[in-house]
Amino acid sequence: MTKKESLVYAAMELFAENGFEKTSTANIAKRAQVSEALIFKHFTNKDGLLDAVLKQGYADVLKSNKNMLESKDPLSFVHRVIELPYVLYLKHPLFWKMQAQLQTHPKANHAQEHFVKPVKSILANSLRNLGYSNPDKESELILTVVDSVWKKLAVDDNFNIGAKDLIKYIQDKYTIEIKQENK
Amino acid sequence: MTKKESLVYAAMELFAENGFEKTSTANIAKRAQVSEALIFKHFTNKDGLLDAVLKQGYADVLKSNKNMLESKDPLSFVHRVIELPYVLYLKHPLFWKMQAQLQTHPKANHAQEHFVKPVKSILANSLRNLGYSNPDKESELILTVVDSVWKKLAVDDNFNIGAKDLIKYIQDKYTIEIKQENK
Amino acid sequence: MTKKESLVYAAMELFAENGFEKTSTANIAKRAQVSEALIFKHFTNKDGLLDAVLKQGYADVLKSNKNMLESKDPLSFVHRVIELPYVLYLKHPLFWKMQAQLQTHPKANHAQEHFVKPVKSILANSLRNLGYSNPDKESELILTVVDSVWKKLAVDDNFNIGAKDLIKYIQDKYTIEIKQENK
Amino acid sequence: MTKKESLVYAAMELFAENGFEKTSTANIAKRAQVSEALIFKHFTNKDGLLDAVLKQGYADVLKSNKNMLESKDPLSFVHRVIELPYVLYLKHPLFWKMQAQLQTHPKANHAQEHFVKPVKSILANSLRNLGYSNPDKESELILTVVDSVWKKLAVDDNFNIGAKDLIKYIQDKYTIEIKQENK
DNA sequence: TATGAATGAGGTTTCATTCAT
DNA sequence: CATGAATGAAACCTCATTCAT
Repeated sequence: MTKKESLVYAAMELFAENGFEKTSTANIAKRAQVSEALIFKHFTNKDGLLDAVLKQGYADVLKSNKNMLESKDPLSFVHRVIELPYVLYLKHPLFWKMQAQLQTHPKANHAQEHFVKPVKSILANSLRNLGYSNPDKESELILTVVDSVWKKLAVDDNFNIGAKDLIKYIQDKYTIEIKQENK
Repeated sequence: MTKKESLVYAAMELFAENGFEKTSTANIAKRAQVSEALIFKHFTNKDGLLDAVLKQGYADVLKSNKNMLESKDPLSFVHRVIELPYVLYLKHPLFWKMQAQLQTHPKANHAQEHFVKPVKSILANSLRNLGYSNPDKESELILTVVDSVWKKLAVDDNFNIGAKDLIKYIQDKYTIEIKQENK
Repeated sequence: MTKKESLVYAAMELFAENGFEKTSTANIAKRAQVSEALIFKHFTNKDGLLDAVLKQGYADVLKSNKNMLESKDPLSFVHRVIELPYVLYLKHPLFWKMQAQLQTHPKANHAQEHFVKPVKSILANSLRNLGYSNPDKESELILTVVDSVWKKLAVDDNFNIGAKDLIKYIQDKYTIEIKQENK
Repeated sequence: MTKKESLVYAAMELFAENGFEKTSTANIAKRAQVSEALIFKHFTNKDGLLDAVLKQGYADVLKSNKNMLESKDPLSFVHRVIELPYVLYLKHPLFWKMQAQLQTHPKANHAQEHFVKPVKSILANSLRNLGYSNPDKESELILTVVDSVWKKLAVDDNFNIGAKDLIKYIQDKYTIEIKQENK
């Protein structure tokens, strides 16, 4: 790992633990075992480092989750969407913890842009095919749940314990509901 | 309004706008039109001010929402819970924006404690009475949605537009679902 | 002397000795026997301190040199102008040394504005009355000399030795020249 | 142009624009389109680069102005001296702008040494031959004007406009004065 | 109660310089 | 000869907090 990468991952860890504001560049450099000045050589300023951390984080997440939403039938697509936050979180907990910390930072709230928005219309279509009379609202409801789940996972370690069961419960609920819609 | 109160509400505004870390005591004093030193006379330190702000916020919220969850039948209790975040947010948006900002601050995440936890078992009981086979999980699901809704309201102004409709949609969904459970 | 004033004069000394860029705020605070942070409380930033130093300097100079250019006849006005840099420098050497150091700083080159420009047209008029055929150019020449003299005084200690004689020589030269013009 | 030369001229430009202290080695390297490290290979340190810049500058100036003060009769020598700063400045404005910026830098103030001092005694002699009763002081006066002119040219673009006329005026003044001295 | 003056500790950033390649 | 990577020291500035009045 190059020193530049060390800095990115050290920053990701610390931003995840303590948030952006409470993490000093001195601390990041220390954790990366690198001089503080190197941060500014590579990333211009602290915000530039944040950009790099976010970019790296998204790249990592996307790399390991290509095609994860592909599925033949609409029902299994709905299932995929419901388990999405759980699956993503387990693979890159650090990145999502950081995202939760950065929730209000102007630069950071692109999780919505990257993961939620693109899914919204596809999900609505699937739900329409599955017979839902108000697929847009139903889609919005599901995504609200999804959005809540990864944030709770990131913030509350207790939530993790029952999270898998909850996901399963929601998936099953939709399986049943959909059967009834189609009757 | 006393100077002490001015400080509390000035702090609430600024914490809501910019978060705790990015708000300086100098700024709070300026907005309250009061000397910076007064913060420390009244609240010992910045954290003490935060305590006071939270206390005041909860007091305000509770004062205007007494008995808001009381209801005769289980179904209308479920409806009350679902609309809870919307109703609370509209009355005290500043406080909930601040809560969203403070999400990771150790002192602040008592919204759960104060509003969600006490509801959980009652909600589960209501759902049991309404014929749900897994009332605990269903309760958890509803509260997950509820938790997401107020945070989205606080953070995303676009969400506010359709929020009322979404709430209505969810309430209706449970009305129908419950009828079917009881058939 | 208040701490604020201490800072202004400490800064004036150090700017005079080493220039603006080579003087650190830490150093100024040390010389003023005051905390570095106080600079920023009182003057916002280093440039603000420079503003204050210049303002103070001009105030001091003007205070002790009111009406110094008043004179009944044109010839003695010319004499006053010629000796102006010498007289001013002797009273506030520090300020003029600082001005010499700041020559290229955008904020600082107001010596021209404050002392030279206002004199130019009056001097030209006096010279016209004294029979000069090209009073504007002659005025410009005299002011060029004047401008050079204070800068040399400020920068070169050797120049100080003969400066008084040089001033006298120039004054006498104009006395003679003017007699001839008027013949 | 070799990379070394690129560095020298890039530095001269930037020192002229912003002064020595406000010019960073990083900036110089960028303008020269060369690596920063090369500065230290070639010139040991930033001061070494300044030395090289000065040396180069003087060499350039001297090269294009050999024998410029040679003249058969004393009067035209006086004329040459008076126009010296104007002539020199027009050929190498960058170098003289830099000299003005460096006025207080210990290394830089050798313009006096190189150009003014050697002229002083010759000028005094010429003036003696021309009948001046106090040739040393008159020489000093002329050199004071000369010293002022190049600095004003370097610092104030407005001065440039009328500079040529002013020079002419001064030359003519001495022509007339000298005639009268010799009557 | 209320304030203006003051500060120590720490934050981000800049800079000249070194070194391995 | 030339560079990219790296750094220690120091620069300017911010901040929560203290204290005398």
